Parts: sequence; C-alpha cells; structure tokens
Amino acid sequence: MASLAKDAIKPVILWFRRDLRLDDNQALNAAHLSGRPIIPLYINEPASAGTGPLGAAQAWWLHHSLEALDRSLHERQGRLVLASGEALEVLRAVIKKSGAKAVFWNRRYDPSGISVDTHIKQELEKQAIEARSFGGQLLHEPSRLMTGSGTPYRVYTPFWRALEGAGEAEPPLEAPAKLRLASQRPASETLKSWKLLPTKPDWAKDFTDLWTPGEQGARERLSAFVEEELKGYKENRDYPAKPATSMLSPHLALGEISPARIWDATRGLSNRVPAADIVHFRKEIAWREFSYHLLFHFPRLASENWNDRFDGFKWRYDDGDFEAWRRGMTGYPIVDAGMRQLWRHGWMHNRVRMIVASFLIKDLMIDWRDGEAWFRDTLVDADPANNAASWQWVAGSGADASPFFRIFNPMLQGETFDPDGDYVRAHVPELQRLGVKYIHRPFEAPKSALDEAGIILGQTYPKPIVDHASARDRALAAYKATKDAA
DNA sequence: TAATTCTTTGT
DNA sequence: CAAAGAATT
Repeated sequence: MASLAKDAIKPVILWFRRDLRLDDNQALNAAHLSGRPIIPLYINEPASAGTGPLGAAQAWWLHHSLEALDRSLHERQGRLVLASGEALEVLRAVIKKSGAKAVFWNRRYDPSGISVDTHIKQELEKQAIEARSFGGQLLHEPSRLMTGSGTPYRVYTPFWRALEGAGEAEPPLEAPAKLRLASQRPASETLKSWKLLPTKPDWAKDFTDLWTPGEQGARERLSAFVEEELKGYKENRDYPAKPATSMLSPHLALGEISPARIWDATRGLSNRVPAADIVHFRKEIAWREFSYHLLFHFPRLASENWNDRFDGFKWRYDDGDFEAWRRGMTGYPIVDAGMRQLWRHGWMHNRVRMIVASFLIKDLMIDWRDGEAWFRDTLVDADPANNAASWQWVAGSGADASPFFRIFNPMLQGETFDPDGDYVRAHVPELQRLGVKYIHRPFEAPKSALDEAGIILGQTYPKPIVDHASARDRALAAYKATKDAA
C-alpha cells in the first residue's frame, strides 16, 4: 500500500538553467513544497536553440558549476540529470520516462530565453503538463518598475530611485535541507562528454587559482566581500590594483547566487560600514537590474544600436588593430594590462573595461559588437544584458549612454586610477622595471629610462598602434559626419 | 562613471 | 597670468 501511495504522486521536473543554486530558488522551493518527488534536470541546449553561443570561458565555469550543483544535490540524496538537445524535446522525453506531470523553472529575461520559455510553456500545457515559471533572477520583474506614464525607464537615475522606492523585496528563501527525489531517475549523460573544458588546458590554468565556481564559492565570496571590502568600496572600487570589488559577477551570471541574497547581505551593517559604501555597491547591482530592464523592454539592444543614429557610423574594419587589442598589444599599458587580465583570469576590473572599450570604439573606431563578442567569449561573467548594455553605454548608442565625445585618454585614466602602475606591472611583465613616471606612457620615456628598464619599444613592448590625440580627432570627425547625415 | 579648450576671476 | 569655472566636443 505504501508504495502504491508513493507512486500515485507524480514527480515534478525542476529545470535548472542559469540559476545553478539551491539557495533562494523559487522554483525549487515550490517543487519541494508541492510534496512531489523532484527530478533535477540541466539541459545542454544547442546554440541554435536561440540560447546564444556559450563563450569558452563561461563554458569552463559552467562545467565546474554543474559539478558543484550535483555535489550539493548529492548531499541531499539527489543527483543532477544531464541531457542534451532541444529543451522541449528533452523535457518531453524525461516526462515520458518518468511520468512527471509538472515542470518548474525560474524565468529568464533575455530575448531568446523569453521566447524559448514561452514556446515550451505553451507546448507543455497542450499536453496537460503543469508548466510553472518563477522569478528571483532579478530583484523585481522588469514589467513591475515603470515610469509614472507607464513606459519603461530609459535613464538610470530615475530607475534607481524607483528601485529604492519599491521597498524591500521578499527575503531570500533558504535551500530546503532535504529533498525528496524521484525514485525513477532518468539516465544522465556525463558532464565530461559535453566537452565544456578548453582543449588547451593551460589557457584556464589561472582560473582555478582565482575562482571557485558553484554556490558555495559564491556565498563565501559574498561573505568575504561584505567583511573585508565593502567598507571603503565607494573610494576603492575604481582602482584596479586593489582587491576592492565583489567579484561576484560570474556567480551572478550563472545564477549561483541571487541578487536578493546579495541585497540581503548588505542590510543591517550601518554601524560597521558607511551608508555611502553600501549604496554604491547596491547601485552596481542596480545597473545589472537596469540592463535587464532595458533588454526585456528593448530586445534589439542585444545586437543593434539602441539609438539608430549610430547605424550610419563608419566603423573601421582593421583586423590588425582588432588583433592587437584582443592580445593586449596596443602599446597603451592600461589597455594592454586589461586585455591580458581578461585572457588570464576570464575577468577584467570594471574601470578597465570602460577604458579598453572606449579605446576599441573610439581610438580604433571598431564596431562595439566586435568588442562585445570578444568579451562574451572570454569573460567568465558573460551576461547577455550587462554585456550588451554596457558596450552600448560606452559607444554612446545605448540608453542613458555616455556621450560619444566622452573619449577616455588611456594615459590619464591610467595615471588617475593606477597611480603607482601596479596594475600594469601585474599584467604586462615587459614593463615590470619601468618607473612610475612613464609606466602609462612608455613611448614618451627618454632612452635612458627605457634602457634601464630593459625595454626596446617595437621589440619587447609595442609602440602605440595609434596616436591617441589624432585618433580622438578622427573619431570626433566621424561622429560629426554621422550626426550631419542624420 | 571625460577631456580639452575657451572664458572669467583673483592676485 | 595662474587657477578656477564654463562651454564644447
């Protein structure tokens, strides 16, 4: 009789996507509370499914994150089921095999995620399968925060005020201590067979020392940040040589931690941490939220100029310059340090992201979409909303964007934000012995200073691929031309 | 969340 | 005639 009663409860499929956590997971919580046995499933969808290609750096992360998720499910007497193929086909197969009558998941907000989800929901409901989606990937649903006239926000500051005024969100949910899993577990593919790890193993060598993928790593990083770095964040966050930022972005990108959990961790600290530091950190979380808000309401943000005036801009297509930028061989130390940090660590400090992006778009006049694609492939935190919105912000084509004529001077940016040159020296070893005076402008150093530092410009370190002052004039002239044409 | 050039101000 | 401030890109 007991087994009969048990079998009468049909399992629920818990479909994991970019929400690889048990903590504050609304779909998991609902599945747990439903009392049905759970089948935790991750689907490796083909890029053609509209999910966009997975970058190589993030593929590395995903591999380790899925391992971590499987481990924590195992601690709760569960195992993650891995399957590849079109999501709907995989779900149908698992439903058939397991007798599941329900599929729960947390919503995505990028254009392809939305369309895949909508389609799947319709198809499953046709089959009388309960398909329920949940929030939690964002602090608020993008349709909830709207201007007084009912339109989406296009400017960050009013958006931030609305977010502040929206009141505290629901407190984050704790992970269920124990899960009830379906007795009939469908066969799983092996993670190894997905070949997510890079074929050149030495590429990701430094990733292992720097990062701990998985939700436990995310929670530890959050605690360490709140304990050690949040105090002084406002002041220190702009200096890339300092360990001052949260480095939570890759954890957020794959949903190993929820924004509500992060928000909650910065509550009740006012006697230890100045309010200004907390506000500035929360404002960065709000930028992510704003990027998703924009992408949700303006899906073309992902690949087209949000402001179509830029459609007529005459981009240059110079493979040599693009290659020099990607490899960190532009001859501008702060740019090269950033691009090499990206390659080595799968991550770049935010201040430096703005500098290298400005350099690609304005000094080299290369299309922001080429930069965006490179970041997507090399960043462990590649995120469809943040990446596109931020590149358009620098390009001047985005919503509430930096004006095109705001052109970063790589020497001044370096001198202001890396005043001792420590960041450059950490990532550009050939400039190791150059003194602080010329570390951001080696091309202006006298021969004696270069000799002393063992540098031969054009041999041990490149000469600048463009002259910044004339590149600036060229960019402004090109911008003026598109403006006049419009 | 800039940089540069032009203009005014204080000594 | 520096330095601060405004305007311009």
